[in-house]
Amino acid sequence: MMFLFRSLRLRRAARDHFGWNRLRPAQLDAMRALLRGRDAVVVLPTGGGKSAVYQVTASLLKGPTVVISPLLALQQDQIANLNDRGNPALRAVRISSVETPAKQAAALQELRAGTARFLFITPEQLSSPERMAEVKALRPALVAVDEAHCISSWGHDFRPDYLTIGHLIRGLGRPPVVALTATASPPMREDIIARLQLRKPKVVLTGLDRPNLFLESTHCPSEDYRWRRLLKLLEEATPPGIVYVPTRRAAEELTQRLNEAGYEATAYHGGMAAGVRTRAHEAFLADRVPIMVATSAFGMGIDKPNIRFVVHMALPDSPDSYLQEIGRAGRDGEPAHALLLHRAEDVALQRFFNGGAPDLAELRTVAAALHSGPVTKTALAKTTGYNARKLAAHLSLLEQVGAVATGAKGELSVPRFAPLPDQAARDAIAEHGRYQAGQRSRTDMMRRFAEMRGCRVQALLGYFGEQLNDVCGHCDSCHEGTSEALPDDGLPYPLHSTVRHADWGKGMVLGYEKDRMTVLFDQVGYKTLAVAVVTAQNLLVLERG
DNA sequence: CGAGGGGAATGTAGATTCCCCTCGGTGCCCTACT
Repeated sequence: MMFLFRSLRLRRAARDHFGWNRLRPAQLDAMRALLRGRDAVVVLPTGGGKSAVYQVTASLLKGPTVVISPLLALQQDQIANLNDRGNPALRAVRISSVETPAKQAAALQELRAGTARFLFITPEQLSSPERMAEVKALRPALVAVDEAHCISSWGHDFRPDYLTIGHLIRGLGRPPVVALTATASPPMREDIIARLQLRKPKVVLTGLDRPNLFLESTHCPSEDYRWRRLLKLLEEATPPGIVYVPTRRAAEELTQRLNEAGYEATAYHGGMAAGVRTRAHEAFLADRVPIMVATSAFGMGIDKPNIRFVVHMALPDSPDSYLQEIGRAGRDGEPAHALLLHRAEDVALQRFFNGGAPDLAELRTVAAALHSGPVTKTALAKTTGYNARKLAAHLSLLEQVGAVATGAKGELSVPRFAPLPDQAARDAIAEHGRYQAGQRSRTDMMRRFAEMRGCRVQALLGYFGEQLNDVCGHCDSCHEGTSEALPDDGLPYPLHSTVRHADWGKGMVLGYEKDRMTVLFDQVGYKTLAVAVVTAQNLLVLERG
């Protein structure tokens, strides 16, 4: 009864406030869970109505909704989108470094008075205790964490405040939380749930297979071959399209080279002036840029229906990034081409980006400094002399090994049975090693995907823990006839079952393709194994639960 | 890890080869200066 009533209210709100006559079952499932006070994890492709999940729900709640979102430009779009509806009940405001203190105060006042319903904010803003207190006093009714994969992909080094969002939400009084993202492999979902400290969240997923995307991967023996293969695609394909390159310099150089060859191309990367970047982005959306040559900076929040091709001029760091990037093509459902041009040399750059190990002595210093009693991050930064980013990264590792705990107000203390500083530092290094092994294994999976001759969609879905028994029919392998459907005679180990390997420890069976299986191990990351070898030598032991 | 630039070595004139060094993605934020 309540089930129907909630669905009805949600449908009515979607129609009356937003003009949407239909909600997808996945959207409704997540919204109903949130209305009941449950947490939710929503994995939907961009353009698949992720924002609707928190927006429609928020319109039915008493208090304001806090939207934690990583990019100011993205926030701008979402705010404009809400405010352009001209509905005062949906008004959105923002607090960021862009707003003056007066504007920030005005935004808070509007939220208090109830004339604004949405507050857009970054994790960095919330990590200031004063800001936190102000937002808490608003008594938010819902927290939406947009682009939640940033927790996994950015938190560990680049934007460490992402790792503390769980604590921040606890500090806000712990209203229901919805995490939204376009892609999330099983370990990424687990990381999101653990980091946000979600409680038995409702997990909503939609299928990842996109039949209108043609997947192709070609090994390039030389840079010149890669260039000629790109030209061949550009002769055949219809713009607009995106060409992903690994470095800023490559973006500039390839753009120039294409222009000289008579193609209208524009560069986009994080090192460009903000104004130039915005104009390039807008021009692309308005169909005024046929070919966008970009680093990974280009993409998040791009919702353009008619992108006809996505080319990778180097191996991406992981299938996660790859799927996210090719997923920008063909949103309108019309055919689109995803071409991956890879060389063995590409892996070197990813190794570098994966970074080095943290400093043992520094970790020990931080661990020891914590023993002087409960401290704040600011105080710790002063006593250790480390900058906020380094400190946050160290603290996150130390927290994972139980050497530090974060209180409700963000104060740091040493738990009762914590390891001593020296041991804590060693444990933290080991923890970081496991993290890096996991990252490396993702790059290994990407390389295997690039080089394989079997059905690519089978392999890609296997990585994400989905099983496709039949061949996809829309990749190069399928067209060349080298794909094979899986036999129907049952799997030696059930999908998603827990197994144990003598050297690699515990792992989860993610999927099968042709004669191989993919397993994700806690300690060493992803591995693909020959099924025949595994069964003949009994390499994996099935565990319960 | 590997590409690419700069400079030295080679061995006798301008070019080739080699070695060493540096750089390489994603973006909040704040502060000091125009």
